[in-house]
Amino acid sequence: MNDRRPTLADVAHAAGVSTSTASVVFSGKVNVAEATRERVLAAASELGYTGPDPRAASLRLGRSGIVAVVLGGHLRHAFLDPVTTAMMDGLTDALAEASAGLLLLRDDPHEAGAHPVTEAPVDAVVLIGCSARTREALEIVRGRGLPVVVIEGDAGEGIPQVTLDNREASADVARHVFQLGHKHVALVTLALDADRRRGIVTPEHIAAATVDVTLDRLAGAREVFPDAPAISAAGSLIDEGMIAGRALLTDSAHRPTAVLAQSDLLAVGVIRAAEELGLRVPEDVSVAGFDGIAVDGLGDYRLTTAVQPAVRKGRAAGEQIVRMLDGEPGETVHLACRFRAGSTTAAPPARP
Amino acid sequence: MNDRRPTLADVAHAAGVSTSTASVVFSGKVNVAEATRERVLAAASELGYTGPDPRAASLRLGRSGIVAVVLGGHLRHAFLDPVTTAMMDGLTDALAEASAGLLLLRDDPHEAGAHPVTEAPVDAVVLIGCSARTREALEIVRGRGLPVVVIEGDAGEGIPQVTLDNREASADVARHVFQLGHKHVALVTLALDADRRRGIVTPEHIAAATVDVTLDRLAGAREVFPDAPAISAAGSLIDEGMIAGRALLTDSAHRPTAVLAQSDLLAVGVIRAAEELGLRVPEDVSVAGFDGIAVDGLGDYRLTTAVQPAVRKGRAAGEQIVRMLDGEPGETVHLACRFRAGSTTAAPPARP
DNA sequence: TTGTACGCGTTATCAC
DNA sequence: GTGATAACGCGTACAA
Repeated sequence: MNDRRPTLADVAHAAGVSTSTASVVFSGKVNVAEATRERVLAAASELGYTGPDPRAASLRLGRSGIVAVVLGGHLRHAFLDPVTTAMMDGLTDALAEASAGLLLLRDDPHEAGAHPVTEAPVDAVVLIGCSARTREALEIVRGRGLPVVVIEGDAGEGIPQVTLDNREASADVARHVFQLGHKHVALVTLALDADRRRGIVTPEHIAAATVDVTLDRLAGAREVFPDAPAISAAGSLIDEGMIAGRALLTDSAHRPTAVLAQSDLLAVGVIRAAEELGLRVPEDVSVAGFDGIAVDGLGDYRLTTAVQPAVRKGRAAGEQIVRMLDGEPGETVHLACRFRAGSTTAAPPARP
Repeated sequence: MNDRRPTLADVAHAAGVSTSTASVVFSGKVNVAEATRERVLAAASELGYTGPDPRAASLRLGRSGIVAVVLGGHLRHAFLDPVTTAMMDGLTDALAEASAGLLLLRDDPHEAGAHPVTEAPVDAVVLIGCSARTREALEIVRGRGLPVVVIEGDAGEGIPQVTLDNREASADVARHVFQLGHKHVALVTLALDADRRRGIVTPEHIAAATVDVTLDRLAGAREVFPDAPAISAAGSLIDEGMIAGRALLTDSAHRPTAVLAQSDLLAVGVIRAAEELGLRVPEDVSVAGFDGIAVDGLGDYRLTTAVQPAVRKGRAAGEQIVRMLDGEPGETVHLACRFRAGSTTAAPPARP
């Protein structure tokens, strides 16, 4: 008894038909006489043949039914971010229509060797964010001639992207706070680069930064508050927001009257830090976020924020991928955030 | 100019070498004269050849470098669950050593057509949970002869599994509450089946239930409190816990003195519901959870719970996959939870 | 060190 | 409705 798995040819042989006929029985694309069909199926189950080998099929067909998603950094990081998961959700929805699976690839800047996207049998690629390493992935993918969509990253020259009006939306939030009368405002930014270091953001840091989202939101806020100090967090986490919040709010002499955080999770952390220090939000300090996600544990607050269409972002990317797989050209999609005033911002406290 | 992508043969031809030589240049498995090497590489970049086609390579090599993870239900659901994300994290860590990518497949019970795992070019499969549909996936995977590991599901006959002592751990929690003096206890369960319906759990529901985790934790609690009423939630969410909590705690005449929830998120929801009703935790009502995750927004509470090794669960599964890909037999791994007493349980209030 | 020849398992095309 | 044939693009004994 042979130990290797049965192939279509084995089945065809056992059923006394040609391999092409057997193939057609499984693909169902051409009519087959009912009798032959059953003979083939019987032979298949006899031999334990469970259908065409996807590897061979994908070589023959030129497609594997798999779309890669390249995420920066550790997957844990990515999945802890509600915006990312919402986006993935929209993406899978859109791709489900092409019945494509989603291959998760991490984009570790500290990893040696070939980029994983080089060796993955995928039909298309979605790049999220755009670190230097992501740009490298983009080159590889383009070289392979695969359809690609970049979500929130500067891809350049004719590559379909899904963009968000980060700068404008961030400016909207800042303007709201400005109109409430705040002069003394501090910013909490997302990571500036793949190293994700915490600390005060200097012009040098900005020059060396690689994360466009962070830079755009920062630029938007500084349209309104050009001199606002900024402190960067290591990631979009409540804990990171608390660390930044403590750093900003502890010293009562230099305490800002408002803090603009680049994500809702960071904003919640800042609020926690404020509460910890006995400050009331928004009476003593106003806090605004970005994203418009539903944050667990926010209590009665309703965050002032820019609501971004996270699910639609993923869905839009998926739709472009599907289009390109159908041979049509991909298009860049611009999505807009919507400002939402909440209960965490108010006029600054009267100072003596 | 030909429009189709260049192949290894084209490169070899342009470089004036045989395809095997060219192949070896890219795989690097055999020594090649430096001069030839450079000629081949030059020809490759000339033609825009970016390396072997992964589809062809995977057919030839018999492996694709992809491991499938089959998740029940919607991905959004899965990634909202901190236990799942932690597990995925451990899984990716373990699989990174085999430099395998992770293919996300959803296991939609309401979806028609062939199970996605039938057509995916993967080397191994990880099944999470075990609905009826998952069992179907298991059959397919076994038929294809792929290595498979089942996480927290009843796989039966010689299939490597990663299991948790759900029943014992649940009983531990219940025992703790029992020893505090509680007699009147209610349970909040996870979903019983793929339909995820909310409501009072009847013996009929239990008989028709398909989610082993839910049943095991339920059974554990009822070892200690055989008559405890149970109410099922539609998922492991704070909101679901609130809904269940309101249902259990609103009627002061039949209010339990303790609520055992099958997940920490549910427990937090129950606590929220209690606070909403003006009840103090643990003075008026004790609440315990399951999982031992860090819940955002829990405030000063420290949840009484069973801490499960979520990351290790994923890591263990990944390690077994790696073993099996190396040709060794996979083994079942049993993991244990650790009881953790917190500040959300105390002796029941004295009743008049 | 390099080249020849074959097979991996399938499917599309065309005849019959 | 069915069958012969030719790719799909690559890796690897084996021979030179």
